[in-house]
Amino acid sequence: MKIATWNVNSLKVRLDSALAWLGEADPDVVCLQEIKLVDDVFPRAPFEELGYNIAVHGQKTYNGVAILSKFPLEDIRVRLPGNDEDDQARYVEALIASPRPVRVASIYLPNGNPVDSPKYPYKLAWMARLKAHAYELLREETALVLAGDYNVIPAACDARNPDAWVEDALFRRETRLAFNAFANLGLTDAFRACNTQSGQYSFWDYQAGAWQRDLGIRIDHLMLSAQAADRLEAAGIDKDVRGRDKPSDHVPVWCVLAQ
DNA sequence: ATGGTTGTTTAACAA
Repeated sequence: MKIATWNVNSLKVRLDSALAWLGEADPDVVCLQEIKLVDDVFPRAPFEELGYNIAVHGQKTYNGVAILSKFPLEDIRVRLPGNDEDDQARYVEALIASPRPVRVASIYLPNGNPVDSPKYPYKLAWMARLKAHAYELLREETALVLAGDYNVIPAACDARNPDAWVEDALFRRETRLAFNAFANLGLTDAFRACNTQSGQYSFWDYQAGAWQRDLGIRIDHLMLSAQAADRLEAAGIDKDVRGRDKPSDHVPVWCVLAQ
């Protein structure tokens, strides 16, 4: 089973690109972030024609997440527990009802910049809620894939120029410690587990020629429970997508689980 | 380089 995650940065703008990539990559499950549209206008038909079922938690203008799956979607839940006042559409999970079921979440973790604004404590609080929810999900002791745009650079090897990011909300000490605390629940970074080379990124800023200069960072992750990691066969990044016409600033990241 | 670009929406804001 191939599971992918991709921050499309507006599904309206990226619809044709997304359909083209789906046709080539042929994933069984796709977690989308920053769809930037409400549920009612989600372009269901073209994805359904490719054989996908859809779970969506949309929002106007900002955020918005979805899961596409060639297997039936069951037990769909939206919103990350822990703060009923939080209206930002950043979380949807579902049980992928395949012969060997997998619970999958599509996550759009807050960016958190600038760090001296309320956005940074919101990010850290969101990470604490994610850790608490992951702890509950892991108690099921089943295959679990928490995939999405984490807005976290896990280590210096995940940035071309780590010095430029040390005070940034994506890489500062507090962020890395919070991410480590989450991962230390027992989650495996699928890409890290399958690839030893540094210099492999999932995001290049639109600004200042970041793509042309390969000033990338790796911030889109598939985090696997032990039961999922034991089935891990491959993982990769579809880097070439960044060089196409009208690209998202993120590219798809994927893993393959046995069956 | 207190810059640069893209998307939503149409003057900022988010990333």
